[in-house]
Amino acid sequence: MARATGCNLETIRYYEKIGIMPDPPRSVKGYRSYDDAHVKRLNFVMRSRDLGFSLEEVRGLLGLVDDQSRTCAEVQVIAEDHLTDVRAKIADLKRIERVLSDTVARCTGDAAPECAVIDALLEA
Amino acid sequence: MARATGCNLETIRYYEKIGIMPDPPRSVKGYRSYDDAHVKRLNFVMRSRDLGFSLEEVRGLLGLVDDQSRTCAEVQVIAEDHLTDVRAKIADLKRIERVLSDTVARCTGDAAPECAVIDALLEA
DNA sequence: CTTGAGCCTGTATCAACTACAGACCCTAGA
DNA sequence: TCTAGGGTCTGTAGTTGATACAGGCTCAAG
Repeated sequence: MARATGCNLETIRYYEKIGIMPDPPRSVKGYRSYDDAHVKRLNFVMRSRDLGFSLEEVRGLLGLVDDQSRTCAEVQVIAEDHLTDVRAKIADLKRIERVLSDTVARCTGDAAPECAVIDALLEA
Repeated sequence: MARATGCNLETIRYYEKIGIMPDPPRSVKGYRSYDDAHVKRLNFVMRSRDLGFSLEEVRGLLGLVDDQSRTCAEVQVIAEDHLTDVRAKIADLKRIERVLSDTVARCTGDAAPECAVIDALLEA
């Protein structure tokens, strides 16, 4: 399944341990054997993670997927909360980007000990 | 010093343990006593962290601050590397924001089990 | 004299993995 | 048949940047 999905082997076993993935059936010698349902579920997890959902959020989403009586509204709440987080992170990084690029732009980049970056970090 | 800087007490001691902050002199009873130089250094660390520098990067910057023969060029390299990281993170989050907001926009938000977000996560 | 606050050390916890160690097992080639 | 190499198994420790205790000492105010 690691090969099929591109997911790290250890990560799959980690997901199993924390209950994100179900315990798969085992061969006589104890080897895990996965089927299409497992692969599908892992892909769901990977796509969710790729969109920045935390494992707890993924757990919530999986619970809704498994539950036939789930509603679109329930999913929407999780997704919108996450979207809010993402937007806050972007705003924060943009602030950092602005400060940092402004400061670096004032660097001479030469062999002198005076440096705009150091000055900025030293001053309030 | 925690009050003076707004830094968490445990965090200051953590910085001391990992060598970011120097071991301060102690009173007879073992209480740490800090002076202006400590406060200044901690402020430097806090501002660096606020700009998203990792503690290892902060360590590097502090090394350069302490070193009289440091050059602007050396600092510039660290800052520009970090700026590249920050820009990459912004780009990544923007991609996520786009996908997520497009998908959430297709949510009906009603009590039906059909959900655009789940569909998007289930499909390749 | 007590009560509450502050400081001390040291260890455990968090997320989300990753990286081993040490033991099996299985297949292909000599 | 033997062996070399890869794969799998379990279980534990490490990563980053803190934060949260537990259990004990000290100190100032009332």
